[in-house]
Amino acid sequence: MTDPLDTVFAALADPTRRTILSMLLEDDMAVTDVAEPFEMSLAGISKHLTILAGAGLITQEKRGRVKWCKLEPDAMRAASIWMQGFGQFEPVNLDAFERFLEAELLGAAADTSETARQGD
Amino acid sequence: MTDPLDTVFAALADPTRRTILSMLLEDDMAVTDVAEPFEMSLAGISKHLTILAGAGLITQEKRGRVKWCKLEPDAMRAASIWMQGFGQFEPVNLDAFERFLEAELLGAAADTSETARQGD
DNA sequence: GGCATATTCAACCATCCGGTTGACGATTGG
DNA sequence: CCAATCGTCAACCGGATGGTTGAATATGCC
Repeated sequence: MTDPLDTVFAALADPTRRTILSMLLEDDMAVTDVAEPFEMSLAGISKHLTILAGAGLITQEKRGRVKWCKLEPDAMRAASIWMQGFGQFEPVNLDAFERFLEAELLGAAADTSETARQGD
Repeated sequence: MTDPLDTVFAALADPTRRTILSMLLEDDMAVTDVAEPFEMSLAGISKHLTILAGAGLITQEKRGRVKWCKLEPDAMRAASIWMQGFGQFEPVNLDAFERFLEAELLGAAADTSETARQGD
């Protein structure tokens, strides 16, 4: 279990934890707020956050009685790089994502009424 | 619970399985040959291979009494793409990222020739 | 001080996971 | 045909995981 890849991949293997990471993409959050959308006890979420922190995927900073959770994408980058070693499949890249965003922004400027789908 | 990302990340979380994948980068291998460098029973390796196959990371084809294991790097693709979404967090979060995934997965079959790649 | 809020700790539980061993089915080949 | 090889199955084991509850610890507020 010494290899950081072990803990990172193990942390990512749980859907609750992946959802938490997605939530933290938008903003830093307090533990209670992270737990709110889940049908799970606060202690359960707290454990998940500990695991994410142990993998380095988030950091937690206590200010007052509130502990703020912050995404740390660098930890994931190491794992991502490892996976790309297997990549005969590289075509998908940050490059591509950037181009996609640019294209989307251009499209959105022409059509601002259609983009408001936020399901899932 | 049956999210493919679950099984892929879980499969990658074990160092033995990651080593096996690395071995299969070079060539397809029989189960016995995969097991040879490990200090582990053949049955143990067989279980790991079953897990890798369950995640779609390898396929196994039986020819005669020998079962050949073949790397399937495409299975890692979705996970890699998922992770790369965290590489850069921005106001354009999951919503755009999800659309990117859809577009990318749709386009992937038709477009494997145009994209540049570096490294390796 | 005293109470509410935020978070973790501790104990406990069911289940999964990684590993072993031994028996077994299938295939090859002398 | 018989024996060796390839691989999985089945049962078992210890330990990790994901979850719960209830008590405990900080901190903030009136």
